[in-house]
Amino acid sequence: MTEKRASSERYVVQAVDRALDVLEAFHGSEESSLNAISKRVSLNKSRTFRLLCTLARRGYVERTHDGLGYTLGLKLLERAAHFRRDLKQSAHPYMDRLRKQFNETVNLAVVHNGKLLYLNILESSRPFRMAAVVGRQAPILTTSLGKSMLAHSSGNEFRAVLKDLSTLESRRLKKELEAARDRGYAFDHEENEPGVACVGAAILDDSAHPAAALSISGPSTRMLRHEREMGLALAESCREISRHLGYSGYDRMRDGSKRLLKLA
Amino acid sequence: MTEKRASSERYVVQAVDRALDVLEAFHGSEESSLNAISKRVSLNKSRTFRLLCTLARRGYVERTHDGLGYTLGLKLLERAAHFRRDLKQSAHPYMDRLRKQFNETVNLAVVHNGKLLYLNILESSRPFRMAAVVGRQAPILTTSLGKSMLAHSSGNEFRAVLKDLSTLESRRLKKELEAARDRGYAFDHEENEPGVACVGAAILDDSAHPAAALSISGPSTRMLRHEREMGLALAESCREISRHLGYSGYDRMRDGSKRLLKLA
DNA sequence: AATGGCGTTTTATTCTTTGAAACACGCGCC
DNA sequence: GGCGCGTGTTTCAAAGAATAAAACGCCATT
Repeated sequence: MTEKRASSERYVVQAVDRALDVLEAFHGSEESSLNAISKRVSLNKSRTFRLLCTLARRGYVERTHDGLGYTLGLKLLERAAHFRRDLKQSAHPYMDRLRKQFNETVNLAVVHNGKLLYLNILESSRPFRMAAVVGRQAPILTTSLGKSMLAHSSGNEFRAVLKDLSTLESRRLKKELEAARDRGYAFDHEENEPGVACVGAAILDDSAHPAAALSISGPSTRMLRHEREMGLALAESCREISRHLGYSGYDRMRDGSKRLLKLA
Repeated sequence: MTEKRASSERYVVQAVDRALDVLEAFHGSEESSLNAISKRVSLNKSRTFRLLCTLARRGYVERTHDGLGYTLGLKLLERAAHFRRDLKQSAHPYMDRLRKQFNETVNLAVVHNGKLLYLNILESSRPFRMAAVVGRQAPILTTSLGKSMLAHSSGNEFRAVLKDLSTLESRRLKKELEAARDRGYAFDHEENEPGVACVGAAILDDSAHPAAALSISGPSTRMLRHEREMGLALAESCREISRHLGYSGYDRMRDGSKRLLKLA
């Protein structure tokens, strides 16, 4: 097993890799004993013990008060708060305004590993509403978030997502995305969740690459009435967030940059 | 140096400890180059490189698309979501109801390392409102969250917090906490933030230990009018959350358990 | 063409990491 | 009381993983 695979495998330091195993051996928020963890990660007891000590000293795991168990530590929260902090901060006021304006759930997401990842969610105050969870993943193709970003993606990224679709489907999707791009926002009509509709728009970076997306989601019955209004508000918010993030604007997008989606 | 605790320095595995250094070398959400990180953690370039590779393969850091930088990875989010998950989930519906009822910001927090740690926050939809951040820390003594928990703490924990207060202050605080305990909720009248008032109640575990706390926070002008109403709603919610978490109830608290706060 | 910046790769040496077994402690059971 | 089994902790010599330094390739800038 000592072959030289992708350049990365040869450079992993084992102790760290095992430590991450340990860190990931915690599910939910239950506490586990040393032996349990040791068994779960298939490591020697003393080895596990040392790794746990190391992680515990840094706050990534914690010992329970009685000292007979370990749980995840708060250091993780602290670190996670830094993930895309600028984006979350910049987007927050706009998300807030959107939620207030329509009183529906507002979502911020990025694409990661070919999946959509929810970064922040401001929930509607209505009893019947969308209630997703930060950190959750969702498919790109069936969400307004994903589609709005895809509509601004490069040809390569676009094709990568499309390659496992039938000709018919991909043709339909191309048309939909073209329309979304021209319009400035995308839809999801109960494709992801029955009864739930979404409107989404992309936040673009300097080179017109989609960096993130904003969406409003809620029960179809309420959403359909305001789709256009929401779409315009979303697109406008995204433009401002983009500017707020230091991106020079959407000018480059119109001058035919090669980064632009080629639907040909 | 010569501590015998399990957390002793003798059991940390160095490679892991350095890896954590690397992980913590990321501030905000900016991307850093290998050299920059290497310098920041005072480690050899190749060592840093390997640690980064290891972390990157697991998703704890990510390479930027152009390959010239590293950022924090989403795995952190994923892991952090597990931290106190049961508590967050159990509390959410109650928090949601409270926010809807009063339309003020509702907070969930725990005590950690002698500090208050915000676990979840549902914001008011009003333009003028409290807007804290998950993961943020705050002092115990000046928040309704902290005080509500302290009011139910054991004598030891209580004294630990009080020990650096003047006699006069600690006497006043004792009285305040006694009142809070009898009442079931605590106040913060602009002690932490000027213009901001809070009402908080504690979630108790099986042995009447405070496990977490809920609070409502907002501009004094609005808050003062509804303090009592809010306090009662909070206390009731906390009782139910406690039950929902599988805690048998508050009975043991009244039978004079030694865990009870002794103000004598 | 030369320079300096970057990330990557190689190597021999070293010192960390490691497994196994023993230790200490508490608990329930005969 | 002694036994067995359950924890978490400690030790120590052996093994091999982690390491520093220097070389490499690559791309800008000059």
